[in-house]
Amino acid sequence: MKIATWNVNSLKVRLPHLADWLRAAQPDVVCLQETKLEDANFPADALEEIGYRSAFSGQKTYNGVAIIARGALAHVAHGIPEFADDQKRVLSATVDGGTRVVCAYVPNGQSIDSDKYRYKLRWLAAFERWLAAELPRHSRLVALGDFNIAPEPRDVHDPALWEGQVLFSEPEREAFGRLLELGLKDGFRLFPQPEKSFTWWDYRMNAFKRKMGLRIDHILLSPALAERCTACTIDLAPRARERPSDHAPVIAELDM
DNA sequence: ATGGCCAGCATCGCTGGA
Repeated sequence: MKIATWNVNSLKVRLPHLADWLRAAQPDVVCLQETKLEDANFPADALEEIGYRSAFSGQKTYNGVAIIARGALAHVAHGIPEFADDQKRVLSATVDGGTRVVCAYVPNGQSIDSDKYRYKLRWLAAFERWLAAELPRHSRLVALGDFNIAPEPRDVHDPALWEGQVLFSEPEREAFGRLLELGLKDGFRLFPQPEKSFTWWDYRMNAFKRKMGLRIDHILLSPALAERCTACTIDLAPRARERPSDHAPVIAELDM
């Protein structure tokens, strides 16, 4: 099974990119973030035509998550229980007869002195508490999405420049570390990877061509799924296209 | 040295992203 995550930065604009990428990469399950579409406008029919069923949770202008899959999506659940939030950032579903998929769009945080940053840390604490409860219930669990956190210096093109900034501040990295302490494994780091492996590049400054990026999109695997993971890669092809999303998809292959 | 892009919503400028 191939499972992927991709922040598309507007599914309305990126639907042709997504359709092309689905044909090229042949994933079985894809988690999408920043769809920026109300549910009434979600392109479920277009995706159905190319072989994918959809579950989605969107809102106007901001946020929005979706899970698309070749097979059935069961037990679809919205949000983080016990964390009241109008922002559409979390969607869960069971695929492939028993793999629990948690699609997450972690708040950006804007800057470390902002209310949005405090919201990000509160959100991450609630997310951690919830996953701690979910893991014993689902031995095969994968939490994937745009985490808006670069976990380590090697995940940042210029760690000195980014030190203390939002996306790479110590409290955020500690919050990410606590997710790993639950037993989740960073799928990408299960394997040797090229240096300067990133998933997001600023639209400005020719950042993509200059390899000035961050690795902030992640696939976190429960121990049972980590054992079955045979590869995890970042696909740079969509980011190199005209009018790309600023994020690249990350894809994990699971032997099941 | 600075800031440089993009999407959406609603104009002819703003918010938010990361």
